Amino acid sequence: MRILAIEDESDILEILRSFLTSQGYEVITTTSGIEGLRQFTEVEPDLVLLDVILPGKNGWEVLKEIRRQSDTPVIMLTALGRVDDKVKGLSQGADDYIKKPFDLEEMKARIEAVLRRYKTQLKQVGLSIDDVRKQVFVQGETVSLSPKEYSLLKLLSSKPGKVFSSQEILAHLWPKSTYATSQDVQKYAYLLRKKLEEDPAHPKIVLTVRGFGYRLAV
Amino acid sequence: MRILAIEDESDILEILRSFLTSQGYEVITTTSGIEGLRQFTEVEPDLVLLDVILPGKNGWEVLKEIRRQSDTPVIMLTALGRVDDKVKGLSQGADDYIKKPFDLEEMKARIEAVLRRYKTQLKQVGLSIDDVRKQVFVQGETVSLSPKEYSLLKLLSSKPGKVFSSQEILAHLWPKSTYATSQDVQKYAYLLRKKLEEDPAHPKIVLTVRGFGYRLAV
DNA sequence: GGGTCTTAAGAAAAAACTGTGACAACAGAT
DNA sequence: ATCTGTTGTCACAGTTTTTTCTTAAGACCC
Repeated sequence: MRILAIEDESDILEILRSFLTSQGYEVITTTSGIEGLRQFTEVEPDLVLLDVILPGKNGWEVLKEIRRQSDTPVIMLTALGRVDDKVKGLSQGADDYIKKPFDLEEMKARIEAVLRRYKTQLKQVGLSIDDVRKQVFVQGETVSLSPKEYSLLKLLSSKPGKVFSSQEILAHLWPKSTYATSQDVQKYAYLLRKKLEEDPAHPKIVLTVRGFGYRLAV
Repeated sequence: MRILAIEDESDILEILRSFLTSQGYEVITTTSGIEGLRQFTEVEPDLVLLDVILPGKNGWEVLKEIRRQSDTPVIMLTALGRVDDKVKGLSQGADDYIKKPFDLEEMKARIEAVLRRYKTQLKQVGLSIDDVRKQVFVQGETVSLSPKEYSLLKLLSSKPGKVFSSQEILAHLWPKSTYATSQDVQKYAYLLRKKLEEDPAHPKIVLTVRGFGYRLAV
């Protein structure tokens, strides 16, 4: 497990490095946002620890940029009491946040929790998604999906098990035009199944919840 | 989850609002006791945060009035050190109390604790509802419900024990059309029982309150 | 007994979903 | 620039499920 820590105060960075290394993680550290993004694409970490306050590009911008590329889990490091940070972070796609000064045991627990959440879910149906390469594997076999198919799968897998209503799906897959209907959603569910399922008539991955929407098996 | 906050200092009210909203609660705020009581009956919150010191009607009077109507959980907000307040509050039916100035994390924990206590009631009848997955379990067994059946159960379970009149149920299940009658409510109560109850003839979960409506067992 | 509620069955209508096909728009290759 | 295969959109037939509307017999409580 590789962790990228982006944090401008070098003593904190040192604490992080030594602690995480002792926990058996491979740690890459950097003190600036821009450098952090470069590192991110280069080392493809399994998790990012990201300080909100950074010189150059601040944490939010970095987070946004990371989210454009992948859904690698990100934990924000934020100053005490800034309630807004939590809101902002979670709404922008952070997976968790930790207040400074941090308790290392708590940090350990949160890191493990986030990684666990991220890993286990999809494994169970033999599905894995490489967001950087935009490739999807079912039982190890590569499946090639069209952009819309891919984003549907990505949406469903962002919260495996959660039922997404047609409305939610429409909003994500057709953000601009208002002319797409639930028919289109149905069609893409159908297309996804044709490509992912062993027996599309009895889906095991993309499940229908009649009257509510679709969800991924967990 | 809807929280009603009654507190006369508007900056504190703002902090409460932004924090609770960030935690995913729907927040209604008001600065006077009388207005608070009006809101209480109107919005039927799941929890009330109630300041002791209020203009007009003080917190104790408001609490007493609330208790006359329902057992919705109430957390009192009290000035530091007033030990008496704690005694008084708990004896008058408050569920918890928090000293000002408050630590938001502590508040979060107490709110969750109180709600959890209030919620566990469902567990006692072996019923659990996973709203994210739209799945319902009775004694651990999955039960599949139609949308209308589901929303009826959801409504009843939103306030276990509370009697919902046919009118209320109609308003929730058939928000648009005015053509549904109490017959339809009866039918869905019947359908729910058929799916949830071990012995539908002697319901243990969905109870009839003759002349008033239906309620969930607690 | 009279009013209210439960249980039951069934039919018609509406809604939701599946599975296909047609065609235009688009992108990459020649 | 044209060809070609892919993708997105629209449309539709056929199923299944759900909802609505009916009717009616029997239970229950005051």
